[in-house]
Amino acid sequence: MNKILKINHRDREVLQSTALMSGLNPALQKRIMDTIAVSSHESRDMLFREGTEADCFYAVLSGYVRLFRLSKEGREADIGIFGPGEIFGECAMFLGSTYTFNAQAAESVMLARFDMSKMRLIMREEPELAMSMLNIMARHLNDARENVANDRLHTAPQRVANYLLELSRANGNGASTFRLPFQKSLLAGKLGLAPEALSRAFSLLRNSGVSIRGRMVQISDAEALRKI
Amino acid sequence: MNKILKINHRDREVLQSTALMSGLNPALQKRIMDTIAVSSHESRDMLFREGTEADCFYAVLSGYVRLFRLSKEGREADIGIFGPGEIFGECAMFLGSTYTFNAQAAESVMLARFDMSKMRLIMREEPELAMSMLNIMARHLNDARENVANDRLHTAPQRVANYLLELSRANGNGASTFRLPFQKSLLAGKLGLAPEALSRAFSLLRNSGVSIRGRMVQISDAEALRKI
DNA sequence: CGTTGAATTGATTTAAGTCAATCGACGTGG
DNA sequence: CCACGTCGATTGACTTAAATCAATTCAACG
Repeated sequence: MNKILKINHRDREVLQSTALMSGLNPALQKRIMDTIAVSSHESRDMLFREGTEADCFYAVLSGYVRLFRLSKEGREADIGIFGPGEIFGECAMFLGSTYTFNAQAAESVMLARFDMSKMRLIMREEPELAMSMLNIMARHLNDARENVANDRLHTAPQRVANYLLELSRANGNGASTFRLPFQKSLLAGKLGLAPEALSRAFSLLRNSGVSIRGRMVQISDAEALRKI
Repeated sequence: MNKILKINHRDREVLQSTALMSGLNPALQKRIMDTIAVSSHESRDMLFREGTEADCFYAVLSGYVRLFRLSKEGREADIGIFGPGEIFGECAMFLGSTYTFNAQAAESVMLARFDMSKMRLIMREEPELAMSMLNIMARHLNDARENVANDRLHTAPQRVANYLLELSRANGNGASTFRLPFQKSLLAGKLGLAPEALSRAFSLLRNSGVSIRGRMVQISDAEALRKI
């Protein structure tokens, strides 16, 4: 429920690993660190809403955050999921300071909050910081476009297979057994699927050597997955 | 066919209207102008391919360019359409200098080419330029995310209706009659539809006061369109 | 005037959403 | 310790949106 907290050692580590901070010189890192507020939120708390004024952006310290758009009829579409070490909400800083999507805690989360006006000031003096922001936005842009392409080119089972392969690559260079980082319903949203469709995709992938128990995934034949 | 041309007065005007140049001071504008090469390309010419090394990005001076992803089976998905005054290919500059999508001339086009390494140098000295790049990428990011949301929340007729309303707003504050800026098949791709689906959507929208003859569109009841 | 590529229309297939029922895990309280 | 209730996941039956395939029609341009 939006408790304001002091920044601890573990948080510092996560923060320094972000694309925002990791490239910066120590003095600049410190300067930015001093502007940060840390807060914790419960699952389903709204972090910001589309159309409202944006005065800060965030880094995720722990948990997962969901960025989504609401349709007039009340249906929701996820645009991105952000986990530990990731930045979100930054792009409103360059779009007239209005959020264009909703952000919600998908589980209990800890966040670091960056004040946009302070960041703007620092950015004017420190080209390094602008570079970091450019890097973050380029990644986000690429992710979003990959998403469009994925939606338009691949079926549900293909999208799921791709995601599993990505995960297995991320988890130690092609680990054949790993854990889904979050709930299946959230994953469904991320992949643009109804939860039922994700479920069916999983059960279809069983025929290609994927076994799933709860959140644990085991891949016995990565090659088979690749050519779903 | 990639003719190299001298930059003329008309091109200069378009260039200065881009989000890249318009915010910059005249001296900086001039400095950048001096690095630019202008080229012309025929319809269907490939401008760059995904996976290849990126050494420059572009501004469109005239015509339209299509950014797309190719699937293994050879199907294509459009990720964005860029017209006069728009920038594309810039994001590869911050992603390891590799293009992640394909770009193709959708008709005959004139382009201004920006050398990435030169731009990087200038950017280091001129925070204004970094700001421009941040603005461009923020818009592109937002566009891409809007795209995802649109695809996931709206049916074909809704997407087409939205697009027409957008166009009518862009063309002189809600003009009820205007011209589609490019071919219908290209529009279909932009909206993530097969050309047949676009055609059907158009004919369905006739019932809501939209009349289409060739590329000319007339909207008689914008309100009806909004609540398709 | 004829040729070429784009757009439309119709028939069919397919992927995925929706609705509904059930199952399972987990945590709470009796 | 067990019964219950909640929430997420699964499964099945059905509906729907849109892709695909095929056949014309239409428009632009040489």
